[in-house]
Amino acid sequence: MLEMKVFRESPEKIFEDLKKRNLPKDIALSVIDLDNKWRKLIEEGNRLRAKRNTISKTIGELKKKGTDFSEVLKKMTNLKNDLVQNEKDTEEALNIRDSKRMLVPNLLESEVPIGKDENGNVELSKKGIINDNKKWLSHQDILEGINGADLKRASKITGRRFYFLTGDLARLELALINFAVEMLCEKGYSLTTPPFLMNREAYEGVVDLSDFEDVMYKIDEHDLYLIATSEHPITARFKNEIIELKEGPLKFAGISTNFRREVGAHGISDRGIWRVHQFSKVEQVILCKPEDSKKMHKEILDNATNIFEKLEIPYRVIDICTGDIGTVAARKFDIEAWMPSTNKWKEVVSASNCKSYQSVRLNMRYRTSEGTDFPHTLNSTAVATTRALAAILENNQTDNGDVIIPKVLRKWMGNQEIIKAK
RNA sequence: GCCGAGGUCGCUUAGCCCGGUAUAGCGCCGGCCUUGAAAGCCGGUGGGAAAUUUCCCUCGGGGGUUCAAAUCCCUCCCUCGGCGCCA
Repeated sequence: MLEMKVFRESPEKIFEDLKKRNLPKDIALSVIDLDNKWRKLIEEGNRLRAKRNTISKTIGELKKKGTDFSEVLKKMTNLKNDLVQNEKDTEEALNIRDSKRMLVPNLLESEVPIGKDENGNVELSKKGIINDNKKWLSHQDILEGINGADLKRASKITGRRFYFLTGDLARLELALINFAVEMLCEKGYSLTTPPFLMNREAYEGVVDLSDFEDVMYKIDEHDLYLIATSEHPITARFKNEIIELKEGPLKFAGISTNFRREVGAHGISDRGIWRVHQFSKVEQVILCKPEDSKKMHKEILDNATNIFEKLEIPYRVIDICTGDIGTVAARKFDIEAWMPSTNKWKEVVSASNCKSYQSVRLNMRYRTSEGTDFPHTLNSTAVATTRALAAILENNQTDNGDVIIPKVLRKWMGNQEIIKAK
């Protein structure tokens, strides 16, 4: 959510942005309107409380002297009724203001390409050799061939879009995690295993409200949600705190299993393990001063591209446009891996700079020489295992359906070089 | 899960029994002093609204009693110790 400062001091910035996103400016206008209403009520309430406090003090003094104070006490009755009403109105006004405020999306970086939908996204770079003169098997066919996953029985005991990873492929998943973790730890990221469940209040600080309907699984009797990414608990970790950034940005490598409902997601290319309800992921999370966030955004994107380069998977970097970027990010880059069976680039990484949008909602600040300010939060996939595995299976397949293990992963596979088809 | 002790400003802490402006130290910021620094001394160090000086809120969260609640009562959350259960 945006700071009230922006609504009060430079609302034109918000209007311009909403225009870029093709959204009406009514929501922002209603926030400004409700804010004025709230401020009037606060002022009124303060006046009433000031009066109450003086009367109360007088009573204390009269009582001490032993003088009768029943006259003064009478004044209090009406005052208290007014105050109760005022407090109710004030709370309601603030709630409505902030529920509207949460609907106003983040301010975009000026470089974000203008576009209606994902067709407006811009390719920034491309790496790797693409060979389309051979017959490529799909990752789901290879999975079957190498006995890498058991989707059928997973659906029997849990449901659609769940899986058992088995044998060498399960081991390859751990290798991917180890590879990404080692790389990030060497760069000073602090490895963090978060809770996999979060309560509603904390969760509201880090996601778009519609995610509660479409993305998160809820544990009903406990006010808990299964996390959709370790970014959520790691960012929310410092809710209502003043963090110390004097020694530079806080860098975390989060590792977790992630749970997603994927409501409304369909498509033939989503078969296999591409789009699933549960997957492991190593995530990068940064908390930094505003002046550092652009540099850090580049760093986490570079880390992610570095991983795919070392895995020798062809990829390209996409600059997400205004129509596709969503509510929270101010700038977002995706990395798409080449999937030869379908001749398509498909998303494997998303790297976002959320600026202060999350920290405002979380009431997380850092100390400056003048006081406190809201830090910027950034997040990026390092490696989401199921998608990276699918990309490896397709790109590293041999003519008879074996899979060559990427060189950088072999040390975690007992130096095994290949996964043989059965 | 049960019993006991706790939760006070960035950190530590007094105040709670017995209701009436939240105490002190550390840290941090600024100033004096200094060639520079440390020490020392002085001032400032939670949030909001209004504008130069004031008002309001803030003692884990919520509710109640009261003219008045950090303080009394209820309730929930969390931490520590003990017991129980347990990978």
